[in-house]
Amino acid sequence: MDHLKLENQVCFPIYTLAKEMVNKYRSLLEELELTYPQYLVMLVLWEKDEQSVSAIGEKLNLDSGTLTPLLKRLEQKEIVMRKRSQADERMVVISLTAAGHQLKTKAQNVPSAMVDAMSIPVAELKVLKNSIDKILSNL
Amino acid sequence: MDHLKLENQVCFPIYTLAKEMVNKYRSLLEELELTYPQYLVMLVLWEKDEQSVSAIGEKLNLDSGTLTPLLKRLEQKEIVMRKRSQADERMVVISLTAAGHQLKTKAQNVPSAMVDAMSIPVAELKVLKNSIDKILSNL
DNA sequence: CCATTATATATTGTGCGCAATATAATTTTG
DNA sequence: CAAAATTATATTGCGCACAATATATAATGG
Repeated sequence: MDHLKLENQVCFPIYTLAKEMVNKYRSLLEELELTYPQYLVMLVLWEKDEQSVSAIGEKLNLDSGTLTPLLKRLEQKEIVMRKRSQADERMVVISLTAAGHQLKTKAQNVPSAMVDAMSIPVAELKVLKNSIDKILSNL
Repeated sequence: MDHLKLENQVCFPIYTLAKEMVNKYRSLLEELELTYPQYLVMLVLWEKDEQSVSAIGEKLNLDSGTLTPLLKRLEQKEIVMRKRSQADERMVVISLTAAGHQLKTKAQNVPSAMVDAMSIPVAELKVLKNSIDKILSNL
């Protein structure tokens, strides 16, 4: 078997799926005026308000080079605020505005819409997630 | 269950895995001086030389906005050539240079190195690929 | 045959994603 | 306590990825 054939690649479908997912999210998140990475940041903040850039970055595996400009865009949309921590002036604490909190209501149906779009049995989805988590812990 | 919790997201692990894979490829492809998307284009050309931009794009699900500058970078590395088709002046035919052909030899061990890095049984990998293909056909 | 439509690639603009580096604040150490 | 090391964020630069648009060529239809 030719391991350099595209159809024999394992990573290509994963790469493609990730892109297609983000594309699907583009339409689902259009109403919220959020990109997928921005949506992920909002998920983190909806779970726990007031987190440092690095805390958000650890949860999403994103560095300041990605987050700083992204957070500034969320600030411009007036759904988050950025403020230097009093206790440690190096840190910037990100918090939700009222509009940022309210956006969560509008986001409620996004996850189910996405699972619907994938139209794959929940059981199979769990197996999939398991394998992915395993690979992730190895990489 | 709170569907907006990060840990309950299905797509986040896929998004993360795709990124980690590309990161892993970065080190594997360092010697070849290729990025992962560039490597994918080379896979397509190694399978069949002389293809139009759109033919490559269809196989990789990439449009000219992505491919045109990428192919120009491969041209600058002198591993591919870009030439307008005689038969149809709208098309640009991409072909491998001698160096581009030779690069295939150096790439031989990349796929196995990647599978090794993921360290997951081949059987499980096949199940994974199956599920992903199913989701992709739905999306 | 010429106007219309379709097709192929290129260009522009925006937003990641990450490496490398810079800057500033804090902590550690001698 | 002051110098050195660490930490947190910001900046710069590059390469995708994709929407929207532009441009040039080809195909089609009256």
